[in-house]
Amino acid sequence: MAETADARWANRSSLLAVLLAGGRHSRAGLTQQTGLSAATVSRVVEGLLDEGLVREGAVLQTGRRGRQGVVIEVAAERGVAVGVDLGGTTCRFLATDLLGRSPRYHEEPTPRHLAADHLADWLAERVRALYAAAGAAAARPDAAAPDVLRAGVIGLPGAVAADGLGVRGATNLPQIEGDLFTRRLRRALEGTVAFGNDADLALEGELRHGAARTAETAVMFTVGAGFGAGVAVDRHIRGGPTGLVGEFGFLPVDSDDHTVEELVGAEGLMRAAREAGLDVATAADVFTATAPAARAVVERFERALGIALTAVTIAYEPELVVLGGRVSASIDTAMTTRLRERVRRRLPACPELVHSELADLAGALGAVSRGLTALRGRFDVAPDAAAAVRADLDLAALLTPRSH
Amino acid sequence: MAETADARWANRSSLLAVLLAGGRHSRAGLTQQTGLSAATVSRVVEGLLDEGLVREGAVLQTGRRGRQGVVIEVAAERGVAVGVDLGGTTCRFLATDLLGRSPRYHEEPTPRHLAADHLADWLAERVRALYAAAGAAAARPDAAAPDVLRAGVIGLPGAVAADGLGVRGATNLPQIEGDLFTRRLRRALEGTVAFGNDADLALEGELRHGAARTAETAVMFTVGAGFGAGVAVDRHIRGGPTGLVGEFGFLPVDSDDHTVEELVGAEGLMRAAREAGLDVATAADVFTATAPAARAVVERFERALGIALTAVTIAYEPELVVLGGRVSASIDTAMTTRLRERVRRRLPACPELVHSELADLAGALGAVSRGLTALRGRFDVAPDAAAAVRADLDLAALLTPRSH
DNA sequence: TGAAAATATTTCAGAGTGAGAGAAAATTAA
DNA sequence: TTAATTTTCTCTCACTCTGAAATATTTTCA
Repeated sequence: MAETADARWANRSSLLAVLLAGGRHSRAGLTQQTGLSAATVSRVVEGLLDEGLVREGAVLQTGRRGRQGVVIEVAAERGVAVGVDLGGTTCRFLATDLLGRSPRYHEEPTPRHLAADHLADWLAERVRALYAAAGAAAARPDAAAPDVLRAGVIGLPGAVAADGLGVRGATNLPQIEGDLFTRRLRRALEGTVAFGNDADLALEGELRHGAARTAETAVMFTVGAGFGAGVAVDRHIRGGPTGLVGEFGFLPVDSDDHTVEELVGAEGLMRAAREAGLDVATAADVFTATAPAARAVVERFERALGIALTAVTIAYEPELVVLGGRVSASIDTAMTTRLRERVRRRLPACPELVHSELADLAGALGAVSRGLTALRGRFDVAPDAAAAVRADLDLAALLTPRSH
Repeated sequence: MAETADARWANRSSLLAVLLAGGRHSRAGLTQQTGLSAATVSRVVEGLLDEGLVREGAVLQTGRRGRQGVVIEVAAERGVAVGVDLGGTTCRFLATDLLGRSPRYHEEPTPRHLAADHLADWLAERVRALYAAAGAAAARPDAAAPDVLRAGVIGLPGAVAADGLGVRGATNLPQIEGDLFTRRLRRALEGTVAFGNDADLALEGELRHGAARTAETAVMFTVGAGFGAGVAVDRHIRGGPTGLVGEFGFLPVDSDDHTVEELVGAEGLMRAAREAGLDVATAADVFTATAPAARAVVERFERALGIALTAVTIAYEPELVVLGGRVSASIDTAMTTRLRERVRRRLPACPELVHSELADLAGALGAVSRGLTALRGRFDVAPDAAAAVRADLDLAALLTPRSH
């Protein structure tokens, strides 16, 4: 199988991975970064210049004596990635170029009354607008418009099967069940289109740019209306054949067959509070209420969360469990300490418990990250070389000027 | 990084992987198997002949017209793997050559009264004897004795940390806790020495040669005195940093914080039976007893096992859960059917439930398989090429003449 | 006995790498 | 101002390795 041409491909791939990671390097710098010889770097860069994937930029001012290196920079406008977090109430869009720069963020209420086909069209229209905007911004007057690769990744509030199309368990947005919505969207958009579970993509975001950026194995609990979990093993998100992996909300916690979801999700929590005769408007109120009945509800919440934490510790022994979702704000340090004690009473080890760093942006960030991964693949970067690119977004540029 | 010499290495590696998989191939056959050109195969084989790793065997009688190919066969005597399943009561040894042939099986009672150092010496002595026997059997009178690579893999009734030395939770054989036993054994034996959890290695055996041979993701429940589980994701056994992964015995199943182990393991089962006033001698008797009290104990057993099954389905969504261990014989088809119904009531998917095919040999088989993997690595076969070798033992030769 | 067919080896052009020489460009110093 | 020095980049060359094709060898079939 191994021809000598494979060597060239491997070298191009590792060089491109370094370039896509975002630093400013001259050819000499690339020689150091890749471990290739100067001659090879020169030749491979020449090839990339011919492809138009890369261009010579400014001269690198080092201040040292000797000839100055010329910066080799990726033609970032050759790729656009759009990440979408399609929630039950809000839909978030994030677009970046191939280098994860020039972020454009946009959010609006999800038109949840629309049927599958119209919802897909609504979404496709907005993604297309972002593709166009990114293209216009990146257009360089001096060159004829080159091919632009596009990747869109859409996070959905439901389980996505291993085929990437079948959706199941989308109780918050039932019209996207099945593959009608996903297929229509895939047809409506050019370029790569992929779907993922929203909790999985939120974890992807935290894994690349947030609380889990240094973890090898991590779990993210999303405590919102319901309870979901994303699972990353060796920095790869796992979903399973039908997307069931991580749905610890289904786990029974007592002899009456109550599940984690019934005791931990906001809906279950509110119902329990009402049944206990409490007068609360939001899930957060249950945690701040002082009535003994409220304490009992919270105690059951804590117990169920402890069982979920025990289960994931046994299942994956992650370094880290990230807490995200609306309700997670009500989980204070005292409770995380108690939760960890609960686990340690049963098990010889317990993961760290931390809050999400990216909050409601985690999903869109994870989606766009995954889109960038797809783009790298389209540009023939080997997956293992691409995996070395840990942070692929210019996060600072994004988080400051967030246009609501 | 990629020099042109890497191509040669990759080709040698994939060719060796085909040869180690065990078929009888001429150079022409290898050309087909590897996709390499005839010239390359000839050259690489020449190199392997020089190394003494391979030799020309008989002429391949095809019956077709044309020149006959010469069989290229691995010099199987260049490597010996010994797998050990060190149980609380019985210690099983299995030795094979580099091709997984000429199996030698041996078992004797574990001298469980010996302290760590003496137990290590006792074990080392037996492994050395098997190394020697394999060497003697393979010695070819026509050649000077070449270097023989040795690999020993020892399965232990406890969790093995990611460093491969620290042992924890070995309640059945407490003297092997810590790293005294493992370090001494490693010093005492030449060649590679590795340790693994016995449940993990049993799964490794089933994964390569038994019930899980076609599964990508599988779990094995070992129901013996206690309850343990091995986990294989994408055909790789996962243990976690401290070896905790899969210890679903720790999972709580009811509001009284009873654990799966307490309700499912033989010890817990017997205690529950005695507390219920039942007169039973073995765990199997509990299942055959007709008294209502016995039925209740079995009912709780089934419920706890159902929760463990639910948990692993959520955690990994495996195709298959293999049942092994002494008590698993008491789990009949009616019960597995009920267990799967239980899970399906809660979850949208449920793995197959099957009994171990290798029974009490699974652990030793898994250990020797892992030893063979280590040997392949020592002979510079790339891990991904080696992974293509699914069945690496001559199982038929082994299972028939099992010398007790 | 000769033709056909299959296996293995040899030859040769092509593709790719790295070391090192050489050209170009910048700083430093006389 | 000019030469020396240093750094970047390119070019040349020797080397490795591959695959295609030609060749030699061995076997079956007519």
